[in-house]
Amino acid sequence: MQTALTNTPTTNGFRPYTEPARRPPEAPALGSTRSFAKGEEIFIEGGRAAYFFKVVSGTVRTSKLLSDGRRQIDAFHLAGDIFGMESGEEHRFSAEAVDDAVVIAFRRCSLETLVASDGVLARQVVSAIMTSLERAQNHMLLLGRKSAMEKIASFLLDYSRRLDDEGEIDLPMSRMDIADHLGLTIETVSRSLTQLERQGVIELPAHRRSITLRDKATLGRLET
Amino acid sequence: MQTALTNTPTTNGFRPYTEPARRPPEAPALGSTRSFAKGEEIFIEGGRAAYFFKVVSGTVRTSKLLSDGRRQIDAFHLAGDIFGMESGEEHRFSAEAVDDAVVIAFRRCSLETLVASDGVLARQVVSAIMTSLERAQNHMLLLGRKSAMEKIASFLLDYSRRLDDEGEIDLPMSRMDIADHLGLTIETVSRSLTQLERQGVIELPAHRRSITLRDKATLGRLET
DNA sequence: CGTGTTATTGACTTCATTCAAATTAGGTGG
DNA sequence: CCACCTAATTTGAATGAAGTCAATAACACG
Repeated sequence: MQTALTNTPTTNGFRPYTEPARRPPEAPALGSTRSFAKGEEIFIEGGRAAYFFKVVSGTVRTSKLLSDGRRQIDAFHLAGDIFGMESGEEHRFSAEAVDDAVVIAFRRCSLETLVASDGVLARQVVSAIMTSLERAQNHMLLLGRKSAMEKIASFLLDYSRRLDDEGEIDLPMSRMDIADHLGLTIETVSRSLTQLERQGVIELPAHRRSITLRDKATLGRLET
Repeated sequence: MQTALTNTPTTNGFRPYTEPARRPPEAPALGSTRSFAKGEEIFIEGGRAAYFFKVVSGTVRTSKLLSDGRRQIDAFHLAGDIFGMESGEEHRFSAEAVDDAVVIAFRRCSLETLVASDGVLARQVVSAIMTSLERAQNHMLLLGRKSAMEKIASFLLDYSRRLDDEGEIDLPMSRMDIADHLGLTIETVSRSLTQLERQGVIELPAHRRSITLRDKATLGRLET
């Protein structure tokens, strides 16, 4: 298994970039690794945003709740993804481990400081924010304008693309998680998947946590 | 499909940003002001992202389309808002003037360059991206989990908050725009507004483009 | 005033939800 | 390994919220 710093070679970027060959020995803001068990809470909506995070392994969900318990999962974060950045002092989401997950926690600092710092991580973080924004914008189109089947097809293809697999997706999240991500109910998620299976577009092996995409072309047609 | 470059803004060449000899690096993109008539296109989805924009006056909508014409308006941009930032070379949205609008166009540069430039605009832009992200995240909760009436109530309160008015909102956009922003149909938008009026929560003056919020407390209760 | 556009209202339909029940998966301890 | 238990998922039937289709009504402006 690879470590999160695979593509973050030497410095963390919180100070002006100096000398790549020399690793700062004290490293005050270098992130610390933390592990979370399946279902465990990483931070909570409204809590103080002392850190932001980068996924090393496993899957993390970030979500918002309405007062009556309705939930919207804005994103699933996979290895390499950065989540939990805030412009204010508070987290505007909750984050939980979907399966056993390992993350690196970085001490949060203001956007101002970050942009000024001009380091590797600074650029990574700005780029991560932009990626989050792009995903969010695509997801708004999905949530606002796609049918249940289109949502499921989009989700499967998108997830497959992110995992860069060969059509064999391991889905660590429950139907409830998928439903709360796509703005559906678990029953509708289940029915849509069953229907895709009957049509031979996907395969649902015995243990329901993995899915094989048999016919991506048809899925692509269903996506819109 | 549409050809991307048909209506790109009119000034000359599109080469990637290279420092013109005379322009100091601190102010790489002092923008040029442009006016757009109601309904006019500012840029188009898939078009080359040569500029990003800041609203001076009026209202701009940014939207994405599905192949069959379904549309999602991700945001309305008011005076002071920045829109049209992209991490890639292409616009992933269309932008049009909702009413007569004046914007400043800034020559686009890469996020890398921007962060490195460490200027006032850089910080403004990063902050604007973060604001867009936060709005998008709230909007996902609305689109995925709120009822029609809750969507309308949220929209009215949010818009009122952004305009910082005293409950007298001027809505420059059509019912179609509102519907495409909230993931509804024009009929449902109309019915919801009528119902709120019957309940005495809002007032719809004769010319349907302004709304008076009579009872924000009740609206707040309807919001979730 | 007409005329085209936008908004409202009504009747009906539909897709997704809700409620309910059956089935399956996964863990625990014998 | 198996029996048992609980939680997750699937399936079925009925309902409902929002959509569609269609017909006014109200503006906007030459």
